[in-house]
Amino acid sequence: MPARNLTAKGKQRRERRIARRKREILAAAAHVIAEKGYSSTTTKEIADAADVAEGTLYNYFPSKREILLSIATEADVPMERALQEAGKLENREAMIALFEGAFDITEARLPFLRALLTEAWTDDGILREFVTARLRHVAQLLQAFISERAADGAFRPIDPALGARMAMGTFGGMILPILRGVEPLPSPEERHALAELIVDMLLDGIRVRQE
Amino acid sequence: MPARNLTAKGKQRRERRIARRKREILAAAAHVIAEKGYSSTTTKEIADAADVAEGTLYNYFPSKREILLSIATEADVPMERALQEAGKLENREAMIALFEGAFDITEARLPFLRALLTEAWTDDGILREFVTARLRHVAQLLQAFISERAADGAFRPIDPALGARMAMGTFGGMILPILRGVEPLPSPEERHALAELIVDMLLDGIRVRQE
Amino acid sequence: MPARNLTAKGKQRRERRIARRKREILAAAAHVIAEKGYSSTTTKEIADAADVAEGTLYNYFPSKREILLSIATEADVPMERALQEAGKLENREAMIALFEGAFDITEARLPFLRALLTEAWTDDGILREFVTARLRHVAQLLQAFISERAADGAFRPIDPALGARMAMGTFGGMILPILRGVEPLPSPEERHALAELIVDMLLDGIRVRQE
Amino acid sequence: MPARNLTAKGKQRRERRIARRKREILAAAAHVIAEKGYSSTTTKEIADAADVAEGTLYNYFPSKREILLSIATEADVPMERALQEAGKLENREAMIALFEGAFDITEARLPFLRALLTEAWTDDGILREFVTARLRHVAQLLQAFISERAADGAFRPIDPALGARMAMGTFGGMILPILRGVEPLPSPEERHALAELIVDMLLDGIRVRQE
DNA sequence: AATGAATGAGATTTCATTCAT
DNA sequence: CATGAATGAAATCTCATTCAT
Repeated sequence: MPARNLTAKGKQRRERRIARRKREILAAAAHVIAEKGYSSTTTKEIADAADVAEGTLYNYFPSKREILLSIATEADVPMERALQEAGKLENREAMIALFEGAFDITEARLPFLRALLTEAWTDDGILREFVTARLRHVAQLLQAFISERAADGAFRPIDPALGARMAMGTFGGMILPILRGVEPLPSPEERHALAELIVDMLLDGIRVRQE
Repeated sequence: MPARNLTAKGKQRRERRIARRKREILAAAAHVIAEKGYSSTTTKEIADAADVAEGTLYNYFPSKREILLSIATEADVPMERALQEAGKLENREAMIALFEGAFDITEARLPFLRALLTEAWTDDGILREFVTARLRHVAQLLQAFISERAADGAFRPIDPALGARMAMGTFGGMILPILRGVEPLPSPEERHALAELIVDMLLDGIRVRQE
Repeated sequence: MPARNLTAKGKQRRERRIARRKREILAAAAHVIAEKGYSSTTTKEIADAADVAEGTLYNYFPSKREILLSIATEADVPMERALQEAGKLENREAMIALFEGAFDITEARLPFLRALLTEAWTDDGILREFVTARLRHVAQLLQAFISERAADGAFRPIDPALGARMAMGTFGGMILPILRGVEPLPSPEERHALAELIVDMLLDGIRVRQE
Repeated sequence: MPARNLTAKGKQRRERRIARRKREILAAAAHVIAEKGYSSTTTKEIADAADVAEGTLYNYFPSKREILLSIATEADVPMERALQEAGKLENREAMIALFEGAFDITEARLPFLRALLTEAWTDDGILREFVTARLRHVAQLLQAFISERAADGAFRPIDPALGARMAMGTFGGMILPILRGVEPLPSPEERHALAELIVDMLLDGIRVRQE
C-alpha cells in the first residue's frame, strides 16, 4: 500500500500540527504588528519573530494581508464569546462583570487586540467588520439597561445612546493606555475593584451627595 | 537677475511664500496620512494631494519622516495654547470650558490630530513627545482640581489620578469616533451642551439621587 | 510664474523623450524575450539589456506582462499596415508581392515577431488577439483568390481553405527557421526570387509537366 | 523487511512498477507543460497532475529540467522509429505514407510533441538535439528523392534543399495548428486523403495544367 | 524653486529542491 | 518509496530620495 493513504490518526496529527504552527505564526505576527503597525512590519520581521523562513509564512497564509485579517479574527473570537455570555445587563453586578471580563480578554489577547486597533484606526473594512460591530453590540446592551432604569425612575432621563457612549468611553480611558503599553495590566485582584469603581463612578459621579 | 539682491521687503515676501507653501503641503499631507496612516502613504500621494511634484517636497522638508513630525508639531500648537489659557481649573464652568475648547481644537486640526494619533499608536517617540506630555498636563490640571475638591469635602475621596483618567476617558469616548471619522463633529451650538453633559455626568453620575 | 506650467514646446519634447525611451525598452525586451521566452526572462535581464535600472521599467510599464503585450502590439502594427496595402490578391504578381512584403516585415521586427510567436504558442489570449486574427485575414485573401481562379477554370477545384493553409504553410516553412534564428534572412535581392519560387511551386508544383 | 532480499521476479516487478510510474509522471508533465510552457509550469502543478507529492517527483527525476528532457526523448522515440521504417522514399506512395505516418505519431504523442516544440523554440540545446536532427534526417530523405527525380527528368531542376523545405513547410502548415490545439486532429480516415492531397499539391501545384 | 524620470535598496511573493517523518 | 512542510534564493514590484533640466 503506498504511503499516500494516511491513517485517520496520522491525518489528525498532521492537522493539529498545522493548526499549531498557524497559531504560532499568528501570535508572533501579532506581537510585531502590535509594536510597529501593519505596514511598517515586514514579512521578514514576522518570519524572524515566528522563527521560520520567510517562505514558510506563505505555506500558511496566502499573503501578508491575510495574516492581518487572521489576527483580527483571532482577536474577535473571545469578544464574541464574552458578549454571548454577558447576556442581559440587569444590575450593578452585571455591569461590573462586563467590565471585569473585558480586562480578562485584554490580558488573553493583548497583542492581537493592539494590532487590531492599530489597523482599525486607518482601515475602514477592518473597523467595520471587527470593531464597530462588536462595539455596537456592547452599546446596545448598555442602552437597553439605561433605558429600563430610566423608565423605572432609577436613572436620570439622559439620552441612552449618549450614556452608553460615556460608559464605553470611561472604560476605554482605562484600557487604551494598557493596550498601548504605557500602563500595566491590573492584576486579577485589582480588576474587580477597578470595575466596581468604574461602575460606581458612572452611576453616582465623583461629587459627594449633598443631602 | 540673481536672487541675492533682494530688498528687505522682497525677502519677507519670499519667506512668507515659503511658509505658505509649507503649510499647504502639510495640510495636504495630514489629510492623506490621516486616511491611510504614515507608512501606507507614499510621497507621490502627498505630492499629488498638495498638487506639486514629488521632488518639490524635498525643497521644503528633508525627508518624509520630517513631514510627519511637522504635522505632529502643527497639531500640537493649539493644544499648547489652549492649555495655557485654561490655566487653573476652578469650578464646573472651567471644566466645561476645557472640554468645549477641546472640541474647537479638534475641528480646527482634525486631519492633523488624526494623523498624529495614528502614528502615536505605534511610534513611541511621537507618543512621548506629542501626546503623553500633553495628556499628562491635562491630567495634572484635573488631578489638582479633584484633590482640592476632595480636600474641602465636595468630592468623594477617590484616587485623583484615577478620577482624572476617567474624566479624560469619558471625553475620549466622545472624541475618538469623531477623529476616526465615524461620527460627525457636533455643531458649535451642540458643543456647550455636550460639554455640560459630560461634566455633570462626571460630577453626579447617571443615577438619580436617592433623597 | 512657477515652473509647473510647461511651455507647449517643452511638453512635446518631454513626450517625445518618453516615447523614445519606451521604444528602447521594448526593443531591448523583445531581444531578450525572443532569446529565452517570456517566463524565463527576468526583469533584471530586460533592464540590463535596456541599460536602465529595474525600477525604471516600472515608470514605463505597470508590469512585466504589460511589456509583453506592448511587444505583441508593436509586432502587430506593420502586419496590419501591410495587409491593408495588400488589398485584393489578383494575380501571380500580387501573390509574390505579399510574400516578399512578409520578408520585409520579418526583417524590420524580427525580435518582436519571435517574442510574439513564442508566447502565442502557449498563451491563448495572445494567440487569438495577435496571431489568429492576422492569419485569418491572410487566409481569407488567399481563399478568395483561389476561389476566383477555380471559378474561371484556372485553378484545380480543391477546397480553398485547404489551399490557403498550404500556401501559408509553405511560406511558414521558409520563415519559421529564420524567425527561430537557425537560418539567415535572405538578402533583399534574394527575396524576390524566393517569393517567385514559392508562388510558382504553389501554382505548378515540383513535377515537370508531362506534355 | 529490507528490500534487498528480492527474488529476480520481485526485482523485475519493482522495475516495471518504477518504469510505469515514471511514464505516468512524464505523461502528466507533458500535458501541463504543453499547456503553459516549461518555465511557467511549477513542480507542484506537475505533481498535482500526476497525483503524487512534489517530493515524489525527485525520486524519479533528479530535477525539473530532467523531466523536460525525458519528455523530449519520449517524443523523439516514435519519430526515430518511423524514420527507420520509412527507409528510402521512392515514389508518390512512399511520400504519402511518410506524411500519413506523421499524423499518427502526432496523435500518439500530442502533448509530448507540443511540449517539445515549445521549448525548442527558445532552447537551443533542445532544438539541436531533438528537433533539428530529426528534421534534417527527413530533409535528407526528401532531398535525395527530389534529386533522383530531377536527374531522370521527372522533377523540375530546383534546388533540392529548397524543395525539401517547402515540402516540410507544407506539412508544417497542416500540423502546427493541430499541435497548437486550434485545429482538431483529422480522423484516421481523413489522414490518407489529406496526405494524398499534400503530395499531389507538392507535385503538381494548384494550377490546372494548360495543355 | 519646480519638475518628474532614474535609481536601487528593500518589500512581498514564488518555487525548485531538500529532508524528517 | 511517499509525503509535504520548510527552506532560501531569486523573482517581481514599490517607493523614498536624488538630480539633470
